[in-house]
Amino acid sequence: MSKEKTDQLNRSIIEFYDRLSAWENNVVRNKDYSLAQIHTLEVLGTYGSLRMKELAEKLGITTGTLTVQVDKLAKAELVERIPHESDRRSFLIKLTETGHQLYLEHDALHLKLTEKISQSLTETEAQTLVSCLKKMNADF
Amino acid sequence: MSKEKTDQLNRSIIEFYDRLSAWENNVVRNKDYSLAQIHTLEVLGTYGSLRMKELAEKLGITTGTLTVQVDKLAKAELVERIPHESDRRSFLIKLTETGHQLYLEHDALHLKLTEKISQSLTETEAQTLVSCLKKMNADF
DNA sequence: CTCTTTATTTTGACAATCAAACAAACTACC
DNA sequence: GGTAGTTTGTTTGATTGTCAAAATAAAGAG
Repeated sequence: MSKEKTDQLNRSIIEFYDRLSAWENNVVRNKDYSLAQIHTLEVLGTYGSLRMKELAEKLGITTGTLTVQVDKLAKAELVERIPHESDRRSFLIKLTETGHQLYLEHDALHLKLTEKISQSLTETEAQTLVSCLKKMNADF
Repeated sequence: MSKEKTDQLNRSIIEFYDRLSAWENNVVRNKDYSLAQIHTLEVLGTYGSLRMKELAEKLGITTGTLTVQVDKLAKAELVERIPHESDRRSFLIKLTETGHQLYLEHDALHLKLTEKISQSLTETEAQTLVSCLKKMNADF
């Protein structure tokens, strides 16, 4: 791909990321749970139960930070620590029923946003977009 | 678009956002400036000089938070407050030469990432992707 | 069995954030 | 003009999020 095209793609990605990021901030403000907490639920909902280390990696934070975050979420009964079956050093962090409910609520907002911003795409464009995103996610 | 396809698109977007977000966190950790600060420079570099309110909106934070952030950036001489020409309540927040330099440095990392994750896209796919992103950015 | 590596927690210090209250400047309407 | 209401940015006080480094505990290697 030409330098110029990559540059254009880069711009568009950054702008898209910025907008999504601002949207997340605003959606979460004045709610009962913070962005960091909702984001944690979001990742758990998306990827399923994860170990501390895996979860921290997906969130881009250290395990130290995550420990206190999970403490809070566990106290609020949104999440529970399940002892790992074969590694006694580890837990699986798992959404509780309530946590999963909250995740679904937040996800519904995402879905509404996705509907809104994809409205002007044609069927084929949307198709290609999904396949591009999947490829990119795989190459991260 | 079918419910199912929108849902698939939603999933892909969320996953893409999560990955990018974790990447940003990791790129910035152990550097001289925090994610919030780099993000501010990034937005200023992308959109040019902005007023406090506009900048806060693009960042998804309140103007109160931004005031202290801009104070720090101004102290580090990455940014300066230019009095607004027609509204004496306002400033334009503008990257200094050093600030712009730092923005370019960070942007280069983004570009490298974009190259990496777009490697397996065909020329046409990339073309469509850019046009999709642009449309979506416009409809946010 | 000892040493090293890995997973998680704890700690102490600092940074980011918000909501609410404020001051200054703008706008619109009489 | 003058005044009432709005907008813009700052300050304040409290809370939350974050990291690096050190501690703990288990797993794995030799």
